[in-house]
Formats: sequence, structure tokens, C-alpha cells
Amino acid sequence: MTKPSLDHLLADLNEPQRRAVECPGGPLLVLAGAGSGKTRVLTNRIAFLIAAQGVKPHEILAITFTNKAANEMKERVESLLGPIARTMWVSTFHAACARILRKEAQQLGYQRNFTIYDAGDQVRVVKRCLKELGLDPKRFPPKGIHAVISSSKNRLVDAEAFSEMVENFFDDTVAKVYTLYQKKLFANNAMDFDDLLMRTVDLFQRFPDRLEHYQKSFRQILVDEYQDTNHAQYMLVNLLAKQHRNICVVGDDDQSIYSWRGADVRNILDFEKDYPEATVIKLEQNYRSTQVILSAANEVISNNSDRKAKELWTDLGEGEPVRVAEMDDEHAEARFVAGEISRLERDACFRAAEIAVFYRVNAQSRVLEDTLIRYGIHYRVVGGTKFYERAEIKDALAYLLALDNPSDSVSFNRIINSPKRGIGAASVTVLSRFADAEGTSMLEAAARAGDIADLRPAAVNAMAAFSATMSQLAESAKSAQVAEILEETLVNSGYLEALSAERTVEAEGRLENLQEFVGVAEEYDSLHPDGSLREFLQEISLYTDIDKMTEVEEAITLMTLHNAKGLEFPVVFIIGAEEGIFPHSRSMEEQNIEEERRLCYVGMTRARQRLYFTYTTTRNLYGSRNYNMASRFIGELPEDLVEFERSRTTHGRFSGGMTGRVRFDDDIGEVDEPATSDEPNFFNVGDDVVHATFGSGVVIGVERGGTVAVRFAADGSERKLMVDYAPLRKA
DNA sequence: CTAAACCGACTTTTT
DNA sequence: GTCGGTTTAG
Repeated sequence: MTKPSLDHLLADLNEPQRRAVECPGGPLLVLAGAGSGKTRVLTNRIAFLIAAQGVKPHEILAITFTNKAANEMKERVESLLGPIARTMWVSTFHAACARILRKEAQQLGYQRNFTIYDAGDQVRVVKRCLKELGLDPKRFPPKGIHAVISSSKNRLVDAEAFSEMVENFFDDTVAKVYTLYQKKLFANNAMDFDDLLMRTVDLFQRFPDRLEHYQKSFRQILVDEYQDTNHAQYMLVNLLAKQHRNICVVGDDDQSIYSWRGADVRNILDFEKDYPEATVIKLEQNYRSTQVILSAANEVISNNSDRKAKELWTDLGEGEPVRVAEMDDEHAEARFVAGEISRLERDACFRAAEIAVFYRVNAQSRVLEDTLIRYGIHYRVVGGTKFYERAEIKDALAYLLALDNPSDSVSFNRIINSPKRGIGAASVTVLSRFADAEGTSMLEAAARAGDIADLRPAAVNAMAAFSATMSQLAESAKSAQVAEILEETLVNSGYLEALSAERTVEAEGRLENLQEFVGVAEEYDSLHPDGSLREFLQEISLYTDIDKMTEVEEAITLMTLHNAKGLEFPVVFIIGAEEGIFPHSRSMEEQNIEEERRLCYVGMTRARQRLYFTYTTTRNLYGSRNYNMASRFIGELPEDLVEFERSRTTHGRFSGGMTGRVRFDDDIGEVDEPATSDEPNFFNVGDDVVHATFGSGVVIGVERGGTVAVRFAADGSERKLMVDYAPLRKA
């Protein structure tokens, strides 16, 4: 790869973009509106610094919020500069901190193989703390306590500082839990997500030479999505930038939607106060959406106070009006969306992959999914229950973590009786007490189960067997590749066998997930032939599903508005635009309307060509019926840019007989509704059916979501099957 | 110790 | 409506 010419790096940039790329150094604030080409500015700027300013790649620290964004940036810079770009630090805050902390672990008394606990693990530890302190989890909900601890860490308030500023009884209790919680993490040689940030700042403050070392080495620092940084992250970058003051932050205050996670818009709003000599550049030309969409979004967001004035514009042309549809209920809404999608694919030649539906809460996706299945529209859901949060994946992961870090008691507790080994809560408590008394890990204690007087013989045997399995696995883990270790673990632990023995549809799915996990490990092995289990775990622990979201199959995309940030689609539906849903009732209580409005702005500005809003007059959510008004955000749309329509429903018509084939054939979606009665994939209770594998049977139940329950003649087993996927037909 | 029954929570979640 | 956690019965 030859050096790119500077012209190449500056070509096709507009004036402000070019100024941002060329800015030689010093503090730089780029206010980048949605779709204004900020990623391009960021990558070209990095390349420019290296090619024209003589900055070495390893002197660059570029921070993004997702691994996906980091990888994309790395790739793009690499395509500009070639492999030397690989020595750059391009990563998330958490990954950068983990890297630093692994190197400096001894300074803080940690071992470098510390485990990183995710949110679920964290709550589990809090629960244990509550138990040990004899506190009632009803009065002190673990999740709530954890939230306080987490937000304290994000504000760099450690357990000690927290204890000193206690103001009431509740906080006093939290302080005790917080202190014990930290003690436990340390004993487990573990850190939680928030620790990664807080402890790195702590490291820098306690060991100035360490700070100086990193300050010196990072000559240029760039931070993306700066509006979403929390206090700890703010401190981190500002500490690191102190020496060279070459700090470039990019963001958009109008897209700050994570304040509830500790993000502080002040960080970006006050940048010019922090750095009075800062260069400020606004990117307002949008290369994504039609002018109608932008004008509508501008109008909505202008209802917010306390923002940096910004007005997006485009030369892509006016475009279609924003369409707003009122529907009777969530089913009609779903049918409207499905009908429009069919129409767009047929008449306007949009591909499924170009269409997305956004909603405020995950629970809204279910009805939509049911309907899409019935319409035969392929979809994929981003977010929701995440792959790495599924029980079986966490179990498998816990085995690997325990092999790598024997001190990790959270992982130990997870796997000691999974699969069932007859080691119940009582035995584990005894074991835990023994481990504490002896000052050893629980795994070590299990190996010495025979020495523990209070254990039942059966439990002793089970623990000895478990311990033997673990040491055998640890032994072979020394030389094997990750995928082999994983497979061996699943087999030798008996996990796979227990799952297979269940013979249920659920277990089937879990086995598939585990297979996929093995696939992930195989991919890692082939990508990193010299990798280790530890490095694999490191990568996995900071990984989320969104990272691997690629536009592969032809399917529409379903996700929450939060997950939509940073993405774009030619066609966007925002559903459930109702007071109480969006804006969400919780945010209204907390007076966070402005953040909801920013969320709306984010959603709208994802759309390239077509934008839809839908709302319903009545909605069933969480099992009860609600009557909502249209969202205030609908009212904030400029009338002349909107095309409004209402479902032409005759109210009160229901097709009777709840046999699982309830249909309302009375609204706009009607034209595209597939026929039900002669559908090949439609079954009623009592139908005789034949399955390719299981043989003949009878339908004993019809459920929502295109699922039928079938009892099979061969073995009398009852299975739930997806009619659209299962090889099932009427006899 | 395990399985069934029961109870209540439930916004969003880049790491 | 569903999940996860806790209680209770076997």
C-alpha cells in the first residue's frame, strides 16, 4: 500500500469537513449532525494526521462506543494507510481500559487474568452481599442497589467516598453493600464494567508515572459520540490529553440518549469551557435524508432548550411527505406496517434489507413479529435477549472463565450444579463457608471436599468428581485451541448430555445456541492461530450482538430506537407513537421529555427516503389495555410535511371463536393480508398432521406466533413447532 | 434435592 | 403475556 496522497484524503469533502480533517492539532470540537459524514471525517482525519503530520499510528488513541464502530474505523483507516494502521489504539473505552489494566494490574493488586463481570454477574454479586449482610432483598432490591453502585462508579465515587457522603438510611445500607461488593470482586480477581473505567482513572491518579507514560504515548486522542460520555470517561480522556492537548471530540448533543446510563451532555456542551482555545466546527450538511425528513426532524428537536443550535440541510431534494397513521390497536398497527412493507417492496422496489421498524420498548416487537410471520415477511430482531445473556451460553462461558480464573466464584456458583449434580444450595453454602475460612477459592475448596465435615457423602463425591473434571479440563486447556476446549468442556461436564436428555423444543434451541457458540470459538481460532483462551474470553466479555450485525439475508430489521443510533435505512417506521409509550411514562415522571425527544430525533434521522409514524388509540401492553393519546411528537411535526391517515375500521367488529385464527379484516392492511383458510401452513386443533422426522400426530393446540402443539403417535411426545419452519403438513 | 406452583415486575442498555 | 425468582410440596 502506497502512501495516500493528501488530495485523496481531502477529496469530496465539504468545507467544514475538510477543515476538521486538516486541523493540525489542539483541542477540536466537531459538532456533527446526523448523517453529516462524521465517520468519514474521523477516519480521514486519522489518516491525515499520520500521512501529513508525521504522527505515528501507535501515538493515536481513537475511542468509539461500540466494538463494531471500532472495527469499522480500523478497517477504513487500514484501507487508506495499509497494515501500519494496525498499531493504532482504536477501541471502546472499556476495551482500552481493560488493555491498560491488564498491563498495570499488579499496581492495583490484581492479577492480569482478572475476569470482567457483566450486568447479570454484577447483580448476582449484589445478591450474595445482601444475603451475607442479612438484608431483605424486598426492601433492598438488588437491581436498584446495583444501579446506585454503578452510577456511583460512573461518577468516580468509590465505596469509601460513598460511605462518607451517606445522607439517609437507604444510602447507608447501600454503602455497606458497595463496600462488601468491591471486596468480593477483588477476592474473585474480577472487575465489573464500571470498574474498568473507574480503576483506570484511579490508577492514573495514584501512579502519576503511569499517567505520564500514557500521556506521552498518546499524542493524538479522538473520541467519537462524545455526547454520550459519562464522568469517568470524561476524566479519562481529559487526563490523557492534558499533556499534548491534542484532543478531538466528535458528537451531537441532539443525539444524547443515554443520560440514564450516566452519560452527561455537559461534557460536550462545556468543551469550549474546558478548552478555551478550541476550534469548533459544525457539520450541518446531511448526506442521508430527504429535506422533508430533515425539516420535520429539525422542527421536532427545536422544542428542546439547552442545545447547540444546529440546522440540518441537504441537497438530496424534497422527497415524500412523512406519513402518520392512526390505528385502532397494536394488531391493526402491525397489519398496517406489514401491508405497507409488502406494498413498498412490490410498488416502490425497496428491498427488505432497506426497511426498518423502530419501537420504544422491546415488548412491542411480539405482536409485530406474529403479524410479519403471517404475512410471510422475513425479519430479524436486533437486541432483546442477547446471545451472550442466554442461560446456556452464560453457563458455557462460566466454565471457561472458571478454567481461566479459578478465583472467580460467580462462575463457580453458576456451574457447580449445572448440569444437576445433586449439589444444592445447602451444600454450596457449606463449601463457601469452608473456602472463606481457609482463604481459598471455591474450586480449591471443592477439591478438598473430603475435608469438609458438614457435607453429605453424596455431595462430597459429586464435588470431588466435579473438581476432577475441572482439573482435567484445565490441563488440556493448556495446549488445545479454544473451540476444542469448549467442546471438551461441554462434553466432559455432562452439560451437553443433560441438555440432550431433555428432549424438548427449548433444549433443542439451547443446543443450537451452544453449537453457534462453538462456531464463534472456531472463528476465533482461525482468526487468531496463536490466540489463547484468555484472549478469547477477553474479547467475548466486551462483545455484544450488535457488533456482528451485518446486512446479510433479505429481511427487514426490528429494533428499539436506542439500538437504531448510528444506523440508516431507506425506509423507517416508528411505531407506538403514543403518550405513555413514546414518550415513555417513566421518562415523563422523571421529567426527561427532552431526552425522549432526542430519541425521536435520532429515530427520524435514520430514514433516508420514507418515514412513517404509527400510533394506536388503544393498546394491550403487559397484559392490560391502555387508551393513549397520540404522542406529543406527532403534534410537533410540521403539518405541511405530513400525510395523515386513519384506519377505516368499523369499530367493534370481532371475528368470533378464539381458535387461534382470529382475524380483523377491516383496515388498510387488508389488501395485502394473506388468505388464512387456504394457507398451507395453517392448522386447527384436531388436524391430523405428518412431520418429516417425528411422523404422524395430531394438533393439540394452536398458539400465537405461528406455533402449534402436536402430539406424535410414535412416542406420544408433545412438541411445539413453528408452522413456518417445521417440516409439517396436514395428513 | 427437585419440580410445580405462585408471585410480581416490567424502559431504554454502546460496555 | 412472559420471565425469573421464590415458596411450597413431594
